[in-house]
Amino acid sequence: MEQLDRFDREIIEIIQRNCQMKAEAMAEEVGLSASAVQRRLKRLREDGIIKGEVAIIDRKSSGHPMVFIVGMEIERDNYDALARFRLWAERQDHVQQVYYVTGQVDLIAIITARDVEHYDDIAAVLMAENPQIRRMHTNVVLRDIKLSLFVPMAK
Amino acid sequence: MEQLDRFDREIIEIIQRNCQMKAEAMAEEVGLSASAVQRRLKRLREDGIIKGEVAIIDRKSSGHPMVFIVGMEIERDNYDALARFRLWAERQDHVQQVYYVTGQVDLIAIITARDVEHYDDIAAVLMAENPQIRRMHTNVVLRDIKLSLFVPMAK
DNA sequence: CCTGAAAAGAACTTTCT
DNA sequence: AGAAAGTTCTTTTCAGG
Repeated sequence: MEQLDRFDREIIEIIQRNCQMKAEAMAEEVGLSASAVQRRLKRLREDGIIKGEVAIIDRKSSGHPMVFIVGMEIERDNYDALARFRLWAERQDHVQQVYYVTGQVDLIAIITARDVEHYDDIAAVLMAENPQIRRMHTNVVLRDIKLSLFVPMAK
Repeated sequence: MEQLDRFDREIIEIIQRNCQMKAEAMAEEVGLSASAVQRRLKRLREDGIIKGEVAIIDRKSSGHPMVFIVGMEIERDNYDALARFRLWAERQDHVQQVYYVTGQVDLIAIITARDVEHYDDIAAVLMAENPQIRRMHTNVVLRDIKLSLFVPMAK
């Protein structure tokens, strides 16, 4: 797993915006042949630099239009509280993102739900199945302002 | 834009996990022919139910390995503060996600950066260019526990 | 080792039933 | 909707920096 050159970095920025773009179109943008772009994409996938390629869907069409951002406090003396929560969260489709953070709370999660009652059910299950979680502070999302997982490439 | 049937919903769940999966493989999973799956994918894209298809990359390889979750308070008497912040955020590659929320803060943003100094620079520019932002509360992400934009499809 | 170009293979799109 | 023909894209191969 070596250094990424200018071409790799440009390809990574492009594919983070649209991973269905044809190799030939990318080739034109970065100044390589289509074969060279394909070879680099294959290597970036194998090396785990490209971790996955996914569709972003319209939440309103999904039947789970609501989003909640939840701060949680965990028991610090519980050594593997984090690892166990990770295993739990990984299996919950409603739990979109979880971050372990510094600050007032220990964990911040982004959770989708059908409606507020549904979120209340999810929160109850979360507390019941994760006794290491002491408290939850919920923010209701009223509107998405920006939504991506894009990461810029350092020059 | 009509109702989604069982096949559409299954296809949407699959493509949210892996949008490079071949139509034939999806067809086998859902119980349709490859042509039928392709036709449905085309329609889902045209109707905006599939909003985009993007690569998820390893942040550590990007040169912007750090993440900050930022709560912000805005001036409520400023009528179009939200709209103006949206336009600003849309242009900032470091600003990955922004949500307008209820609660202690008005906006929650997820921001990537090279390191803490870089984040400090970004925060300074944010405050300078968005006078409608009154205060920022920053959480440093120590570890990703789960990371996706997956939304489950209601049954 | 990595490129570009051409051949071979695979996938997608269109047409027809 | 499925199947087959037609088209486009990707993968492999090969010659050359």
